Amino acid sequence: MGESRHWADVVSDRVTTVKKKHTIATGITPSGEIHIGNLREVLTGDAVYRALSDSGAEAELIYIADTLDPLRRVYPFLSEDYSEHVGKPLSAIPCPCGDCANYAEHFLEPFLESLELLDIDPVVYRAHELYANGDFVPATIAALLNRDKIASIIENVSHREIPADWSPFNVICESCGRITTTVVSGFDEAKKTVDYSCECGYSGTTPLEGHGKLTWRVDWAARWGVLGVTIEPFGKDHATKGGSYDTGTKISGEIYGYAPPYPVIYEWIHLKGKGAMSSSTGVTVTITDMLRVMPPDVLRYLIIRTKPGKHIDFDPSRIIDLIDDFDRANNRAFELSRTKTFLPSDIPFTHLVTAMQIASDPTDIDTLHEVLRRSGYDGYNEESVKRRVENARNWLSSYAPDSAIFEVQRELPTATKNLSEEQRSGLLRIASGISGDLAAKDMHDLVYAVAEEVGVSASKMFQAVYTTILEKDSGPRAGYFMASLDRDFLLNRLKEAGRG
RNA sequence: GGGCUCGUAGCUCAGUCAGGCAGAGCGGUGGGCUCUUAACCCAUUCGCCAAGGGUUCAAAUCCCUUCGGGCCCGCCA
Repeated sequence: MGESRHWADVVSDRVTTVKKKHTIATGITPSGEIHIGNLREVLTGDAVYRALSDSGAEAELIYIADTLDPLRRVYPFLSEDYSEHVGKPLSAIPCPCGDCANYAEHFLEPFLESLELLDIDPVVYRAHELYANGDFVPATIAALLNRDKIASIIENVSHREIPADWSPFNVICESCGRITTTVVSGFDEAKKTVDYSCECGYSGTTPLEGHGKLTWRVDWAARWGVLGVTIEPFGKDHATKGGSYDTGTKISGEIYGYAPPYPVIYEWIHLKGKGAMSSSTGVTVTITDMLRVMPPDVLRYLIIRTKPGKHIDFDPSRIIDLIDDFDRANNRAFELSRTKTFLPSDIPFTHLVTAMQIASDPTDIDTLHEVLRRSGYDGYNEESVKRRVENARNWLSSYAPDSAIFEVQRELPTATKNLSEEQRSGLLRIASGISGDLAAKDMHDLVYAVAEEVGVSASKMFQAVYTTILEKDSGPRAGYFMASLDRDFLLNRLKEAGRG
């Protein structure tokens, strides 16, 4: 058995045996908020990109925003006004917030910002710009000339029926602005124009350039040749037999004389207990949400550590474990996950989550420092802690399970009324046993010792401590926990509860 | 109906392409002063590799069949 290699390196090995220069293409339709399921596409590409670069190959990562795709319907997050825009290209629809250049940009901008944080730096293309520049004109003419051949490829490979008036080119109606309601009736190769009519009643002749796009299956194949794509990650929906990769392969080979890119097929990300993420079902966790609760490196790690072919079951309540896992990791996935801004953490995230909740004033970093100092952490990286405190706070307020949440009670919890005589006297003994510089571990041992002295089980004694301070039956490891509390507060509270 | 993918320790998964002694992390367990109670350190347990068959000197790995999970084939990644 050889060393286990990371999947991205395996892909890199494979493709570099053929050639050393590669363009990895990724792309997403910005029709709604871009979630971490979408992110897998780009991150998969980025992992391959880094693997290639590390191997000394020449690699380029590109990202194409499908801005010419039509708005399919009025999504739940849109106002009813958008019904008039259904069928128009995303780049030609007003922005929902009114501040962005158009609808597509509204979702694209935050996504591109996230990419920067994630240290992913692709060459970004927007489909409507590529088409407006005329980059796709030759490919469009070739497609129109080979209309029948393409139609039969699609029919044979995908077994779907192609309507008699089908055209590989979708025109944007100059009157109503829709791309889904037009029918091409002819074209002029020399003038580079098409004739069309629209359901809205309009008909006319328009230049190819900037007035439409190739249909998806043809567009994809054309894109490979136009942009020189050699590697492309795509979702399993396109990978199915007779799907768009199959037709694309045939179209690219027979019409454009270009070999299809090496495919990297990836699976969906599921949200624990809720199924696959999808903007249309509303089951989503956005990239922005994730970057609030974890460092970008960890978000990369979540996706990169798993082979593309396996679905990822993502459970936000266990992000705490994910982060600890990342901090302990020392493998290739970890290497591929680090960003420029990576900072190692000197304090386990789990402990930070505990310490934060102990700190009397979570908004004041000094109180946290005091807690950390009392629990034996000194000389850590300030910046790293600062960032993670932010993550921990957000995680606690959005995703943390109840078992991870506690609050040091300002007043004596009423539940202490139910403590037994033995528990009470135990609490008093603990209070008097705590003196001077008693170490955390000794405080912990003290609980056991006292339990024995007063004749209750250790379990009962611990519960008494937690009830007294947290009004819960369990909590962070008791001695260490008590040691990190303000000493006067602790002693007063123990005595108070002990006296009953 | 067609196709894909996964099934390996309690959990999350490497390892399967290129057959060569079954692995890691977490958890659990034990210890770290007489000690079940979320943070530290040390040690350690754990497997009919989903099932059956085949090929082979040799199979988690290749081939066939079965079972089970998750999907894709309506331009959702």
